[in-house]
Amino acid sequence: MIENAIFKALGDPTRRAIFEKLAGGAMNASALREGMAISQPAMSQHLSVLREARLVREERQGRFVNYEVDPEGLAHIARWLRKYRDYWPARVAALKDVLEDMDE
Amino acid sequence: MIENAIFKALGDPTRRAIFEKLAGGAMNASALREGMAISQPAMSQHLSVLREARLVREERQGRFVNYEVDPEGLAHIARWLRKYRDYWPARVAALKDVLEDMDE
DNA sequence: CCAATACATAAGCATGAACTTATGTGAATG
DNA sequence: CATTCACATAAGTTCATGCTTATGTATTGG
Repeated sequence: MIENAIFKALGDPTRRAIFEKLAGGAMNASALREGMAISQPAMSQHLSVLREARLVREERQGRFVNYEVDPEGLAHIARWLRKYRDYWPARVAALKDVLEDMDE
Repeated sequence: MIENAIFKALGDPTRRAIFEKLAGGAMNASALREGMAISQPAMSQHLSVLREARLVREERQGRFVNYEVDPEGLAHIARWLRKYRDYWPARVAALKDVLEDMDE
């Protein structure tokens, strides 16, 4: 049940901050730490949680590990959200039709 | 930071099941328990968490309390998701334009 | 009113999650 | 090829979370 991993991962404000930072552009773990008052192991653990939720993916580049947003996690949230489109407020109702076209 | 409450609330599978059940139609806490192997206090506590996340809202009706999906929580998720639309997979890309029309 | 019903709250306990310090691993650099 | 650098993993601690049993509160029917 990937939704569990996804929502749990996003339930932590530090991890959401990390994710948001990565959404601004891929970077390695050290760069992510800059200005974030977080220890190196803590960052590594957070990235591990985000990776298992498929919100983030890694790519080793020499002795750096580059992290970037993984669309898979976001797609899962979109699919979960779609299930409850009947309850979306009117302002967002226009989304309905488009969401219905989403295959898979 | 309501996102914290929302994602934490959805990080529990029992609460997602409760939410899904309510999405099928409003009902009271006793009706929600049916077929769910969950104690009455546990249900009450879960509903409290969902309510504080604005995923669910209540309305007292006599000695029953009717629960229903609160669109506010879902709207928050949609707004959060919109921030990362650049990373959505191509299949969902059509959503972009519509989401951009979402005011607020 | 008084008992029963529907639900909320309190308190305690067991597990999990997020941090810490310490150490391991894999790659480049001198 | 040994040291340094970037990161991961291990182990321990503290606090949060989800459950339990027990009790409180609001509403209604007899």
